[in-house]
Amino acid sequence: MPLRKTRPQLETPGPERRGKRPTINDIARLAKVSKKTVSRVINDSPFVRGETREKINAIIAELGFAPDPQARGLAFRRSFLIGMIYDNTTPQYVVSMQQGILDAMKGTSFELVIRSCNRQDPQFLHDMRAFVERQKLFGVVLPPAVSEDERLIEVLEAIECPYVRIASLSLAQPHAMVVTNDHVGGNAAARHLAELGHTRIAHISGLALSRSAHERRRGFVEGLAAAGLKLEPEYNREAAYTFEAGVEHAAALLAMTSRPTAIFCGNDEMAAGVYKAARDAGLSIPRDLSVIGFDDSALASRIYPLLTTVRLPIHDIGAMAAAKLIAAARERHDHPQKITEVTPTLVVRESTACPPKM
Amino acid sequence: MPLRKTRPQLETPGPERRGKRPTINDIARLAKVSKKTVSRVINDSPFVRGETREKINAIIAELGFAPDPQARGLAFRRSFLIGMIYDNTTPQYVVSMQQGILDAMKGTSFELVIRSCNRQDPQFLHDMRAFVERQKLFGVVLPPAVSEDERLIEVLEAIECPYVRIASLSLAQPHAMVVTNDHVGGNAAARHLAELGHTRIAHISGLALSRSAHERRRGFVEGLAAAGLKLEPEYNREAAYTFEAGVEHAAALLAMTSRPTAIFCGNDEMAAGVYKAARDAGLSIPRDLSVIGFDDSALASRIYPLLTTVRLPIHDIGAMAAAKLIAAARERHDHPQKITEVTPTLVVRESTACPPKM
DNA sequence: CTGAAAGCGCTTACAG
DNA sequence: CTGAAAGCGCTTACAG
Repeated sequence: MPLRKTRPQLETPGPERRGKRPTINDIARLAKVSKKTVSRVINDSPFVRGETREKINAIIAELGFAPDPQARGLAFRRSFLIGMIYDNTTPQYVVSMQQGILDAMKGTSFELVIRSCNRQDPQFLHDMRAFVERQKLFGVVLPPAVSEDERLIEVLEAIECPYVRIASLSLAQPHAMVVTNDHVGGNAAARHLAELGHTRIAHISGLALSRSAHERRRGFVEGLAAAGLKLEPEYNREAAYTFEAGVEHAAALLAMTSRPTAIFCGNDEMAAGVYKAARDAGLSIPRDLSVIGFDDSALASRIYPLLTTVRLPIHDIGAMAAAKLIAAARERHDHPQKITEVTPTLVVRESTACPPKM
Repeated sequence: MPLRKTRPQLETPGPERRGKRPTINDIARLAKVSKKTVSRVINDSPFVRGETREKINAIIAELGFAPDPQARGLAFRRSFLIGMIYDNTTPQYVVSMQQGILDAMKGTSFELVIRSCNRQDPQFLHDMRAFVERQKLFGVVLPPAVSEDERLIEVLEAIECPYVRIASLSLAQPHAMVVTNDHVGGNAAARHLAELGHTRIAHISGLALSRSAHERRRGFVEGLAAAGLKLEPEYNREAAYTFEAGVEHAAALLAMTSRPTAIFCGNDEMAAGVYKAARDAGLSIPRDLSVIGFDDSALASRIYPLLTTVRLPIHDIGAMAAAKLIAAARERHDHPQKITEVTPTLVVRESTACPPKM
């Protein structure tokens, strides 16, 4: 007498027992194949006969089967979660990037799990490591400024977690980078001001410990040089990427005997600060002072006059980063990916004009 | 001769075999208890002797053990992921709420997975169901406007996924709600304008299909009534929560023969639009026109003059919502939670003043 | 208060 | 091209 399995319940009810979601076993039974073969179909293995594959796919579609990501993850020793670790303080930047990542993940079995962080926190590295390791993240997307943290990168390397860094210049292997070429934006800002006829041109950059601040300034200086101009030291200011810093430094610049007729800011927030300082000084934008920002945040189209600024396609950058992570898995490290880069563009609005006649 | 297991590798190396993370088995072996007992300690079961518990906890701490969320989830038939499903278009709202949720989850084993959505999409319900069901979400946080979608709620109920709805009025059982009492903000705005002496007061609300729009207007009308004023039909306008809608409707209002001296807007974006319309009409804020917004977004402190607006503590609301989800699990539905509500406050800045002398 | 067995739903070697 | 066995790291009944 043949040995019978001791699970009579499984034999009676149909594939969808009591409204429960179907499992790989249900599919296998209905397709009269082993669950392993179903697994092969799920994972796009080439070692399945076309006919078999079609039959299985039909049943999968019919039952609306979707493999359990937890079970899959447990067996794979890796989850289907893509992390985004951010310390960027511009809400629109964060939301746009999230959306880009989400759009790139659409139709895949990946999900986006997010974490904000504070690099000053003594727990920072410990927390990030625990997060990534515990969740066995499939990969992480790192926007600036965390993307610049080499300590974090070391941790990720140590636990072998794939990552894509988004930064203003290349910091790593092409497959792990999206380069945003911020210097091109700085360059365009400089040329625009030079073309308008400005010569007394100032720059309020982000703190130079930030790569983006450095790159934006570098491009700006190059652009000025191309027009035969230079950034005078007294016109070159370094500050936090905040509204308040913008107010403060613009106030100082505008109080100079020979004040600048144009200011290029490291971001839009600072530019909004410049607007305030200009009002306080009784100066009109763009008649007395031209201003350029960086980011093209929503703010740029809400303040008056509308801000001329540099736009980076944050949404697309997020999408590209996620796509690289996903592609890396598919290509199995065979095809080392090409470098991915993106170039900012100048958006001319109302805050720039010819310098006032002296 | 006793039967020997055929896994010699496992017998030789110590608990931390080759840098791999320790498992519940390692802890059990070192503590000389069954893995079940370790499991009890992990899950705070009361049925463990204090002494045993301490010994196990010591070993857990020493090895830096953390249970695998995927394995736990698989066995629990439920993940440790909390979802946030949003369709709010204000980046700051989204980011603040995320941060609140993240802060509430700090120190727990939960993670935040996010999804944006479009309620108009025919796939909307299908996608959300697939998302929640497949990930076996521990629970979801629903900010407005998705929080108002009864179809989504039905889906969540059907698949027994806990949720917390954030809305301007109570839409569900207390344990599943954070009520933001938007009407109180509308009321405060009305009183403020009445106190300044305004009588020709207009309102540009969000579309009335949105509960928040309705509640804000309701409170506003009540506040006016308390001051013996009423919202004249021609001063009562309904529009999308956008900058452009603000411009358009304010332009219409300001073109009236008897134009209003004050406008209360459904949100800050619309208020920024009113600023533009006022400039276009050659009117000065607040001298000729007082404006009040709603949200206290970053924009409110960047536009000129600084916007008087109504503030809702979005970060805290997110934290409360997440806390409710987590608490619900702990209390095992025994203690039906009290209602959680939050009240907006008026932030008076520069955009409101006495009406112009006629 | 504690444990041995079975199972969650998948995948990895290892065979054929 | 396909499958039976063992395992991923945990928890749920069920016993004691």
